[in-house]
Amino acid sequence: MYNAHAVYANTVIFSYTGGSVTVILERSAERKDSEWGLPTTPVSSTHTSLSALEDHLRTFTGIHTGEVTYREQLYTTEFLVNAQRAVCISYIHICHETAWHKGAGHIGLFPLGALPKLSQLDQDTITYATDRLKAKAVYTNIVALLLPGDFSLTMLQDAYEIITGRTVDRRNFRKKIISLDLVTKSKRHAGSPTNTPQPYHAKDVSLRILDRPL
Amino acid sequence: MYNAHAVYANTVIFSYTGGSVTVILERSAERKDSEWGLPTTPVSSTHTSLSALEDHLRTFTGIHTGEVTYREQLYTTEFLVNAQRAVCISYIHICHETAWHKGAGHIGLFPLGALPKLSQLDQDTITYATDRLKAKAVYTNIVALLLPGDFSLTMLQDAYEIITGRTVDRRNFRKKIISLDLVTKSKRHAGSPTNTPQPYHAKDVSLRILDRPL
DNA sequence: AAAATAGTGTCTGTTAGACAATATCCG
DNA sequence: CGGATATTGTCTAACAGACACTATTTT
Repeated sequence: MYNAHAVYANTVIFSYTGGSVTVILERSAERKDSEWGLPTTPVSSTHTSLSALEDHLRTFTGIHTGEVTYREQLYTTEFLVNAQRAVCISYIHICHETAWHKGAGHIGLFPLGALPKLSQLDQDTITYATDRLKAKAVYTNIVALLLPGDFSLTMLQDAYEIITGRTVDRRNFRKKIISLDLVTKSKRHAGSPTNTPQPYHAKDVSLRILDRPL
Repeated sequence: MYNAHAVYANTVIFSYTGGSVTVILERSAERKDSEWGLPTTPVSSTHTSLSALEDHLRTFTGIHTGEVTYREQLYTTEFLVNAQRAVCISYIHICHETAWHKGAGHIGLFPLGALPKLSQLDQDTITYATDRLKAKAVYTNIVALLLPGDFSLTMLQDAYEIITGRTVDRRNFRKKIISLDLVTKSKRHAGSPTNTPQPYHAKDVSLRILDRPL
């Protein structure tokens, strides 16, 4: 076939762990220019890029679909691999922080500010994904989707500030979050002291466009 | 090659003509389910999707790159054609209104509200592209990129209202356009009457994210 | 003279953003 | 009692949005 291309899929998986926005990377022996890289899979003719990626994430990285709170297609790049034309369809995944990162040694969890050496392509993909995340942090509820099920408003604000690079006033931030109806109070654990943060959970299960920006 | 796919590129070309937002479509004998469709080209192994698309637009639709004021990748879809896996990389183009639409009979210019029967895929692509355009109309200068070189603020507002579906107050709209520094006064034609609209042109040549939404 | 088009300013309600003090718990 | 954490309200400036009239030209 005169215009045959190899097809790959990869993804930038964001989560929020230990006070940082993190990306999941895979260690791969095949890579020559870098030890780590984005989770990537070839897309065979019997799969779509999404199903191939889901399979890969499940078996290789141990992420179940249920932990994914948001996903979108990012960009498709074209390049040469062994003098053969290829395309790579890239995605973003947003995950709750969960247990998967305690998994095998071939995956790693890296804060955005401390990424290892990566191929130029992976680097660009992460930069682009981060820009999108940053933009969406302002006019959607995406930050709430990144945090674990229960979180304090302070955590939410920290994540927001890290992602957007701005710092905002505590009171104004809380006022806005409440007025936009982004969160619901969770039950405090019985007998927990008053100066323990009030836990909240995201009101929405999926992405929501806000009436006004954060 | 076990994961070989055919690759195509297509695009939704927006312009603003005769008071409507329009899309350029091609007439094609190959299509079975519809007479018209988005400009589409196969991507051979010697081209990228973009260069293939540029070639196609130049030779088939008569659009020079200089008339394109904005372009972005939209989405990549995967589907079957003759039991063969294929992917299609879709783009948006934003063009000034120009002379190309007076061209050959195999292309047509259709207002968004009066599209002909299309394949489901093309229909979905246009819907998605329109949503993007609508969103960008509010927080970027994209509407100004759609209009011809010189335009009146009334034209700008008309285009904005058609794209977003809102209607806004004339004075408030003008105030905002001026305060956001989106336009510059063009010279009036000598001897044109006073109740002729003051012509403006877009201050920016390319997409700009606005400080605040329109 | 009537109709069409272009252009312009004020006022009010709401939101954004700056700002400081108090209560509880733990050691 | 001192230190750390969590929570809460007011005031001001800026922006969003509602609103009506005048000048010019054409028929």
